[in-house]
Amino acid sequence: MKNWKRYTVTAALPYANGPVHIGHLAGCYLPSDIYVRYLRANKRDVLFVCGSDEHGVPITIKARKEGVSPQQIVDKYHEIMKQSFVDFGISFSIYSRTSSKTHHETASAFFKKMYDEGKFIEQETDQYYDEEVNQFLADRYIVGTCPKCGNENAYGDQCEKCGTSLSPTDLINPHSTLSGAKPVLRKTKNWFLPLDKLQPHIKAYLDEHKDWKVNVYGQCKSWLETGDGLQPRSMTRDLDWGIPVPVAGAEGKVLYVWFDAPIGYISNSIELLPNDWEKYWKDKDTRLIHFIGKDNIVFHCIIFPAMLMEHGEFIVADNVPANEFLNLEGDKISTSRNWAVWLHEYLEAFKDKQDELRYVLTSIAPETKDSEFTWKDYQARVNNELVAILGNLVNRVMVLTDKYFEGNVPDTKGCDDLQKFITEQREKVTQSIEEFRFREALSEVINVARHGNQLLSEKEPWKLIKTDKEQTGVILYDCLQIIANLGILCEPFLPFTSKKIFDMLQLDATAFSWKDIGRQDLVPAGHQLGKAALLYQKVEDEIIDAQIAKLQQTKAMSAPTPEPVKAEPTAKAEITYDDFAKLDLRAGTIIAAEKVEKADKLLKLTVDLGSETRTIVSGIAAHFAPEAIVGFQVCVVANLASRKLRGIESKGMILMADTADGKLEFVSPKNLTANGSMIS
RNA sequence: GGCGAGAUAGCUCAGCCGGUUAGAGCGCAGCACUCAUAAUGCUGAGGUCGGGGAUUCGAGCUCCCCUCUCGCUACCA
Repeated sequence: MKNWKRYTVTAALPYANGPVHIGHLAGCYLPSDIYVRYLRANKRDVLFVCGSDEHGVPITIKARKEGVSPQQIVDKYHEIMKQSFVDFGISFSIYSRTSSKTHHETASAFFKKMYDEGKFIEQETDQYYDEEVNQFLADRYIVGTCPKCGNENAYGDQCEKCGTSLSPTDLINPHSTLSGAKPVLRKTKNWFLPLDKLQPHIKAYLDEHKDWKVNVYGQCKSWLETGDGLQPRSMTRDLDWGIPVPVAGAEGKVLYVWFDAPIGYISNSIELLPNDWEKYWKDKDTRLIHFIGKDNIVFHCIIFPAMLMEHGEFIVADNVPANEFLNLEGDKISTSRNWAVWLHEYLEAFKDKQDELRYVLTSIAPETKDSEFTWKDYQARVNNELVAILGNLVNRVMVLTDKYFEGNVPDTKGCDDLQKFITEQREKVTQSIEEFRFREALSEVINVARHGNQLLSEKEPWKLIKTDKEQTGVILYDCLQIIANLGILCEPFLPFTSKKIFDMLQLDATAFSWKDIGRQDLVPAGHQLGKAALLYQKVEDEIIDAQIAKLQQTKAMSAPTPEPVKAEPTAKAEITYDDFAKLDLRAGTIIAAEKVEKADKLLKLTVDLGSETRTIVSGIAAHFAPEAIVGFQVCVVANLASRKLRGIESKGMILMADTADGKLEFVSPKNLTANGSMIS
């Protein structure tokens, strides 16, 4: 194993369009914080960087919706997020933001250097454009009806109701959110990172890191091996919120948010250490580690490394321990649906109970697969593990020592068996943390407390005191050493608990490091202890019920959203009679239907139009079984330009009507008419 | 459709290179104890390892087929 001189640890930059929730904490910030605290306990040189990610389209949309500027949005959430991290003891060396001056300069210079060295390809592409406000539209600025679930407010890239990924062309009745106009395609110039050409480098890079977590390595391989492999990716966007592209002729364009955001790790390092940052980013003996959620894998394992390699001056990540997702009470966590436990709200209901949440989230962290947070489970883990095992051990030892020895550490020595045991536990925890298995590490910490309880049950000092005070002292001495050792051992996971333990023992926490774990003289003989105080309180049913009720209320409020009330389909622009007259609408009967191979949503229909039969491919497979629609008479747009779909030529279109419940229905003549009859 | 990950006890999850009786915690049952926040300790019951087939002396693990869940990605009125 390489002997690293220092560590640069990054935690994914949270997007500044909402507060931080338990999913963020479990997926990224707790693991990184545990790791960093562990490194610091080992006296390693470590820089822990994070900050708000404040550019990109969703923020501009949110700003528009709330009638404020994007800057106001990010200012608001930056403060909330920053405070949550402070409150939960996430020990960043710096938490800054991508709207900072330093970041603008850094990202701009980064791009400029690559541009000057010809690392980008200039390319014209067709983008959607809003002719009324004279602006290109990102996918998110285009709204229409989701073809899958009928949600009339689906975005051009995704329907948030049913989660389907979309492209703007998928939407029924697409319109610009800026003006309501129908978007048109227009040419625009952007700069692309030729990932296709860089693929060999990326592949070589990944090949050196087959030890990465299976979910991470597998995902990367999938990007390289799917289809034609990596594709060029645009690093600029037509948008007015972000970092201007520092190139002549690029007015009105900004850096792609995924280009600028990871550079934020570097910018924030510069902000903290203006004169000393380079060794954390350019020295081969620095170990760079990115903690992220699984949605960020491609950016941190492929695109950002590609950027760094092409730029040429920087080291790339040695590991990217991405977690999967945390679900909440049976559902995906969602900021927009308000299905989340927000950190700032948690602290209102559970004042000073940061470690309780840190404990539970670490215990159930989605390290290898998606996992689930439920309030009942939270209660059980806090009460049965934290309170009963750890809190109770500390309390009973303190009380016994106070009772039998007036709160003085008995004058004796510890036993070798105990030293051996704790040292072994330290090694287990160490190894688990080094391998990013924090769940396992934490459970070994608890096992130390468990061992203390076993010791007490076995030796029964409350009986022994009646006959042998000296031996009683030995037992309590050992238990006190266990507690002190736990103080160091639990610090990465439960920093607030650790502090309480050291306060109670009247010891200076900073005097100890990781290698002291195992020592039998952490609390010296004769030392006066502080007052016993409970580390944790039991969580009562009422508190939990209130939290569950709160979530149920959220669900009840968001459930009737398929309200077709205000679901007035947005009116399209007015057309003249001549426009209408251009349509050749005819009645036709479906005489055959079959599923199109290798396409989930397509049906190949054969339609009898009287004078001829047509093949029409229609994306309705999700709504109808092929055999069920044969014989239906439908309304056909007969003069629509033909188009190839999945290799089948489609000549015409079937008119469909959205129903109130989000399904589709054929528009049919009420009474059967001759196939081929005009409809007008 | 392609790709990736997953499915193991009632619940949450381990299970390294295929090797004897598949593990842990919680929950449940019983016993012990009373210093402790009715906390702790000990013991026990609970599993066709998603389904089917193959390779092997031997498969939770390898190979093939299938089902379901999550994610990425493609096609789509």
